[in-house]
Amino acid sequence: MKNYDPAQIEEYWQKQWEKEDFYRAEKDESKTKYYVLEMFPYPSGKLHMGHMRVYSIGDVLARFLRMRNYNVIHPMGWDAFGLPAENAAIENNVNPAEWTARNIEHMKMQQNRLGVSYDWRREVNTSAPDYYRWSQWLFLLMYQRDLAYKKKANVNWCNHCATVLANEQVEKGLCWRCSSVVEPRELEQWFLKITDYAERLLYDLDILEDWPERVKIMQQHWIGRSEGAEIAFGIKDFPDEEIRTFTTRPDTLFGVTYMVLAPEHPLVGRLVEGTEHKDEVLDFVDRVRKESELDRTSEDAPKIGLFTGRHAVNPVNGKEVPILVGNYVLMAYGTGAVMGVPAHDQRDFEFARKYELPVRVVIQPEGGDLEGETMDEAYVGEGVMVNSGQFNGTGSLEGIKKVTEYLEQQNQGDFRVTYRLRDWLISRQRYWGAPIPIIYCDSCGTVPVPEKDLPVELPMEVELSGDRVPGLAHYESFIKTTCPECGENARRETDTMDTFICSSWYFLRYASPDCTDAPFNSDEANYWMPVDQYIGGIEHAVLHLLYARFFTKVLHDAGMIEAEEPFSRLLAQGMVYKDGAKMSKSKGNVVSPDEIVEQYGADTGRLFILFASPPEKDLDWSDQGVEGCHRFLRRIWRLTADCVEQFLSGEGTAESGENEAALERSVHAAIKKVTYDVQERFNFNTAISAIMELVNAIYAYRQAADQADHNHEVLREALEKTVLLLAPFAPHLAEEAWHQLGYKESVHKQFWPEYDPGKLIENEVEVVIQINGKIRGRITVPADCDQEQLADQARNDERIGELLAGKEVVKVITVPGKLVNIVVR
RNA sequence: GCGGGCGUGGCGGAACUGGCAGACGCGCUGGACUUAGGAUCCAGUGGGGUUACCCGUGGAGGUUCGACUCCUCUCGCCCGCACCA
Repeated sequence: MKNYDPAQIEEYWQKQWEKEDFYRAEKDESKTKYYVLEMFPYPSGKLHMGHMRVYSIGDVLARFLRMRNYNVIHPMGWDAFGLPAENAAIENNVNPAEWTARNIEHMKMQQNRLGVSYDWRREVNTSAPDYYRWSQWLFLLMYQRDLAYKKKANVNWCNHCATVLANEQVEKGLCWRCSSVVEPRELEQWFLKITDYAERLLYDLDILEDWPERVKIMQQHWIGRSEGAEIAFGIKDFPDEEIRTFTTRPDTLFGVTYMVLAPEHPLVGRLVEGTEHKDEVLDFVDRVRKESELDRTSEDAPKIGLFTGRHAVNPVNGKEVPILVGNYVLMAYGTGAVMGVPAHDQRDFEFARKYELPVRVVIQPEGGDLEGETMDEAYVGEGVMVNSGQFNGTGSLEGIKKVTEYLEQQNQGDFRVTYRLRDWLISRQRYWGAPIPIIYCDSCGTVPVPEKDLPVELPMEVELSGDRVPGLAHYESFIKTTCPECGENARRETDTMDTFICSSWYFLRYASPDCTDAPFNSDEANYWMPVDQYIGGIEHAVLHLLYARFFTKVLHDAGMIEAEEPFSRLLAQGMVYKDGAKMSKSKGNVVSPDEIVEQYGADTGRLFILFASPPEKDLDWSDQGVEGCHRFLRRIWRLTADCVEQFLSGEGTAESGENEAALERSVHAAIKKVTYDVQERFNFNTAISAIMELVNAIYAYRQAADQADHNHEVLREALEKTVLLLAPFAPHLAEEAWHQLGYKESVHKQFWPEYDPGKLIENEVEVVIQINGKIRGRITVPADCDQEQLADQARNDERIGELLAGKEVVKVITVPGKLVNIVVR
């Protein structure tokens, strides 16, 4: 056996595995299925360390579970639509499809070089017509189910990306991709009614026991459920109009001293008409509407309110209060109108003080004597209703119910639940995406493309001369079509779909990637789904993970899939850092998977990445740490080589003594620990350290005696178990070593070793003796020594006796096999 | 501000339901083998102290025979949301 040459053995075994179609997954009712999935990548060009990390984690699981006799599906594919392809197309004067295809080819090669065990027959590519045909089909399903609609709305526009964005894709007022300031724009766009599923998306989070708490909380917050009431205020001089407002505190209704409307509120124009405030207000409205979300919602943006000259009428007491227009009121939340209760809402309080609006206390805390004039902050807690007519004396919690019920009787309001979640804007004014399958006909209106005409294909001749790839509106040949209903000339929708649509169902397509009569075969999907373990970055906590849940629920409702949730367990892997910073070109601290594979081999890279940190935590890249892992693999390599030679020589003994028992103990302890760490805890770092300890124990055993005194049977057993335990982590080296040990069949087709509890039993154990909790000695006792004997032995210890002299023993605590604590005074 | 997480050697990180703090690896020190070694093997390695001693898991308290682990307060860092009525 030569020196460890990863380049050679890795390439050899990868070819071998491919030839034998090792990782092919087939439906098999006799086995328990297990779906391991890593978030599929955007084919940006090449893999980075984040990719290597997520694939390493997934592959360990997949290989481990196969050895545990699960029927494992482990697929991979490409989230291939998206803006970078268009930018690259202009830069390199190449069609986005071509650019994407080249990247996929390259990245796939890189993945294979990492030795990841994918079933490539299931590969999907969201930009392929036979995939996006079904993305379009699913859009039409949504349309049929009244979940897709077009509306004119004030939407988020990113000038730099030249497209609109969904709410989830705006971070702090900036575009999630390019960080440009997002502007409001009034456009007619397609939406998916995810809000119809708000309640279920929220409550079903409870089912997801194996999701990280922080992800669930982020989704919970994003969905933002509030219980309260919708209340109708009358308008003085406008008997046919009313202002509807949402509040979580109807118990404070008597404390309303003003109303504020969002600048976009449809009534604003009519209200100011004919008042002296008209010009000023409309001017203000205009100005605010042009502001970016960032400016408008930033913390230091001052709250501005302008009187409209009109008054609203409080439905419970007939009081007239001024109506204002305010920049801080959002049209998109609730009804776009807020009732101002300064005494019991901090924002209203500040606003009221600024504009010298009255503060009217209607909730008194127990024993409190709040007064509107002297308060310096709002009282938002519970209390008793005061100044509230017939409700005086009612507790505030009860008041919420009572007041709303009263309003219901008066036909002035009702109980209402409001969500922060807004509908999902899916139109994109870009070329490289799945065209929205809709046709506009002058006589028939909006007509969905019939299923038989799918896919609506992208024009392949792309114009690359400008500074960006033109959207579909640019291609006359694409737009011109005939109405499927009346046959007259008609126009196609020219927007494409948000790429998050394509990634909202890809995990279902893997079940039957070649299915031609549906997005997926329900039998296959019902066998494999849900994904048992999903692995990916935390950046998708709300975006992808919420959308995919939504799609799954819609498909469930359509009777296409049994699962109501797509991902049973979720692992949000940490980031890869180096020198305390995220790896980035600008910082010059990038280490590429390619370099590592070239210099040390894939096994070393995988091992390091798994060993350096538990998967969900951030990982600090260390070149020296990589060296260490490489050294460890070489150590195993040499050990295998030496032992194989030794076994062939035949020299050895059949005798088994204390050394052999100790080695066996190490073997079984390692099996136990590695199994537990991988299966129950997902702590691969400690699993690997357990394998290292085992290797150290084998070295120690070989060191302890002359070669002639080695028990070959025990030694071989130890080595073989080591190789089996290592197989998921360093698949190539393990495979090579397994064959060196004389086996013909792959190590990856072996069963995972079981440990024998009997082999873990020790005859004697070391027990710590404490006096008042401080360690004062150690004794070795028989493992089955009972507590009384243990205590006696501890007190009989010479050193302990000395220390106890003249002291009164108050109590003796014994923990079998661990310690004795003697409490003295 | 609200919500979540994290603070352990020179470094990455261990310590399962309270029971030997620092597993494993890196780095460092010494030794062996060597013409040589940045290869390999062996030993040592939390801090202080010449001894069978003391101190030590961000800090201060508490519960307990016993606390990295549980409780209270506090400091520092990271992430998410942020006028949501």
